[in-house]
Amino acid sequence: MADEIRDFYYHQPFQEDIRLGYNNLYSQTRVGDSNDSSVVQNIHMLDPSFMSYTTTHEFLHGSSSDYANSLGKPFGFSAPSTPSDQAFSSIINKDHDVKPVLGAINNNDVIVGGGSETPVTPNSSISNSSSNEAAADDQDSNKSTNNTKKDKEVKEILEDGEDASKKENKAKKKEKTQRPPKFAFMTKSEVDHLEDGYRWRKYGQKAVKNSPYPRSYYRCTSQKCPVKKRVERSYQDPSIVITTYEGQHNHHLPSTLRGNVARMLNPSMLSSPSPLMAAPQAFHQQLMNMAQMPHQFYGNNAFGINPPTNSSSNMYNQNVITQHELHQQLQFSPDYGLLQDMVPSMFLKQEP
DNA sequence: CGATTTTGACCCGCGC
DNA sequence: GCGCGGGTCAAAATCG
Repeated sequence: MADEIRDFYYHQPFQEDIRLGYNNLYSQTRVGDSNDSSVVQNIHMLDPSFMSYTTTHEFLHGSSSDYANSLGKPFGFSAPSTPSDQAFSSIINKDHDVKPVLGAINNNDVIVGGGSETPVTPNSSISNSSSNEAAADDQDSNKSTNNTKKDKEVKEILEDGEDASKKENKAKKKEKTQRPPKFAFMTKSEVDHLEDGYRWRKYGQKAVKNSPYPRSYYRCTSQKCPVKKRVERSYQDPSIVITTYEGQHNHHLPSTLRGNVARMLNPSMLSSPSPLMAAPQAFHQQLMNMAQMPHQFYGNNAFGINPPTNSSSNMYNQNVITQHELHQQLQFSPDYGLLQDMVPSMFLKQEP
């Protein structure tokens, strides 16, 4: 039940860990039954104003079926108390660029597994890509807006030695300054391509410079959906998968998949599957939506989160909103139904 | 047999 | 102009 999840967040006894001076929020989700913390999902909100976070999936028993067959239960919510480890993440700023950022992550990340947790440093494959992505976007937007036929037309004309169309093409590119939002995050997982509730078709794979691991390119299989994603494994920490989403889905989760994924991951919530638990990456998608409609979601600061002035402040109460208010705030969201399901209300703007 | 993946070719922008 | 790297295309191969 989505409400149960929200309530769970509100009432966590970790409120006092959200301290002034730390924008970093940190949530842990045990995706396993309460006695068997076989899988833990950690979500680090490295900086809410920049919409960045890192997820890690940890498999004690080392199989994705553990994840698939387990229950979803959030069991903690806190901020790192001592930034003792440095981790890399990517962020989307207000211009929708992906930029590398260094964030502090608590050593307590290592909840289970006990493996050697190597510090993750900025990944050149991502940080390098920020400059290239702009170019790729231009190229890409040109291609994606034209269909394949038109693409071929352009090709043929070019082969005929015409450069007028070339110029026209370039002009079009310049017009298209609007870039689709990107959202990159890191996931600790043995599985490269994580289930996120959507269906993807792989359309390319490239070797990544300085990395033994290739980068895969996926496109959402839903018709006319422009969303793409790249998946690559960090060469610095091969246990980490870096996923970059680009664009927004113009459709809901495939109904069959949505049900199946929810059932698979969370049998206890069969009656009201929660995409937040079932498909963590769909949750990221919703955050992207929020990035595109800041006025709907943000207060004075991102997520409407006001740092407590002292340890007794209750940021959760400050941000608790009623179902009615939630509806009012989100009814114009294109993905209202999903969003209502999966965004903990602490992320939502407080009603004045 | 349709859907998906694989993979080499190709395109494009950028830096030198 | 050229080479490099990232991203995409599309035919062939593979899968279910």
